[in-house]
Amino acid sequence: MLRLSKKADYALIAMAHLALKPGSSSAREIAESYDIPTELMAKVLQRLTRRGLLTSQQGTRGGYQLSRAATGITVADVIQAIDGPVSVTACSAHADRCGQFAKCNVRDPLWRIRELIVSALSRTTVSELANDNDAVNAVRSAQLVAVHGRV
Amino acid sequence: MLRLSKKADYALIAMAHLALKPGSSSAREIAESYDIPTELMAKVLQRLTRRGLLTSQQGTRGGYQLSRAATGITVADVIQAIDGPVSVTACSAHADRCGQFAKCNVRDPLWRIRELIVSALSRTTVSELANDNDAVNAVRSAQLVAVHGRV
DNA sequence: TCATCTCCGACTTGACTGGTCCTGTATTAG
DNA sequence: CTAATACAGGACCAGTCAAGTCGGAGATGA
Ligand code: SF4
Ligand code: SF4
Repeated sequence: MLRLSKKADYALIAMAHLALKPGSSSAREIAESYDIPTELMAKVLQRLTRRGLLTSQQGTRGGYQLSRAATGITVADVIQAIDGPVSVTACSAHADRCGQFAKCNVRDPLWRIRELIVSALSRTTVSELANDNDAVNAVRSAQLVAVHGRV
Repeated sequence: MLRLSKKADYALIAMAHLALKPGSSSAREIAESYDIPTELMAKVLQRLTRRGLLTSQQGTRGGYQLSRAATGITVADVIQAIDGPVSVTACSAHADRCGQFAKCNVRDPLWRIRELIVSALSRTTVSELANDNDAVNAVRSAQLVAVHGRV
């Protein structure tokens, strides 16, 4: 199903949230804004911090904020920070994970498809996430029709 | 991690195999060619048949073959036949699967990314899978070095 | 000092996937 | 006719992994 993990989903929500609020926000604040389990959101933010996408401030007035400009952070960065490298096939990451790698006839083509997906994810920045959402909300009704029409 | 299921992987292998062999091949024959559990491969082929990508012939001389030209079947077709619709987020498929859908701020941008991925998968056909592999096999040694060097 | 907040690893649980097994049906070689 | 072969499809099991929880340590400001 090619689904991305819920944690990555939460991470993107948080990043988009922080992109719109220059001041720092606490884990609890973000979690409650979107009905996300507080503890889980905290853990996600921690991991994003460790990967260098966020900076944290401890203590009573603490919180998180983006470590760089939102335009410099891509969706791929966020996803990989949470879920690890994007591996479409079992062989992408560690070759020994698949018993077919010797006889496999689709290994390299699939590897190329992985590259396509990664580049697609790298093309969207966090800032676009936030702005895109704003634009969508502004003309929500019209947009929805157009989007669904494309299906 | 955006990984596709092993069954889908096997399905692609089988499709590529059948694309090179115009005559019908049995489930066992394909399974043994690539060290895939026979029963599992059989089930995958059955599902592909039910979705109309393959035609089956029962009996002693039976087997499977592509129902249309390999150039008319995309990787997206195969994956969706096995794993169901590509849903990057929980809300892609059934909107009620996610408690955040009301307040979510990345719903629509992510939906657009999903479209990008699907179109990437739809751009590669089964015939390209097979041919791509042929080319790779021809210059296998050189290719392998290049691929691993890029990692 | 002390309350409050973040940080971080360990843990539990529940869904899901890969894989197996078993029964039934169609086709054909002999 | 019969036996062997191959597809069809459901039930079932086990290992894995993600989602979510808990408890403690450390930092900070009042
Ligand atoms: S080697 Fe082939 S079968 Fe194994 S994970 Fe890679 S693409 Fe899939
Ligand atoms: S609504 Fe938002 S949080 Fe829920 S699955 Fe969709 S994108 Fe993710």
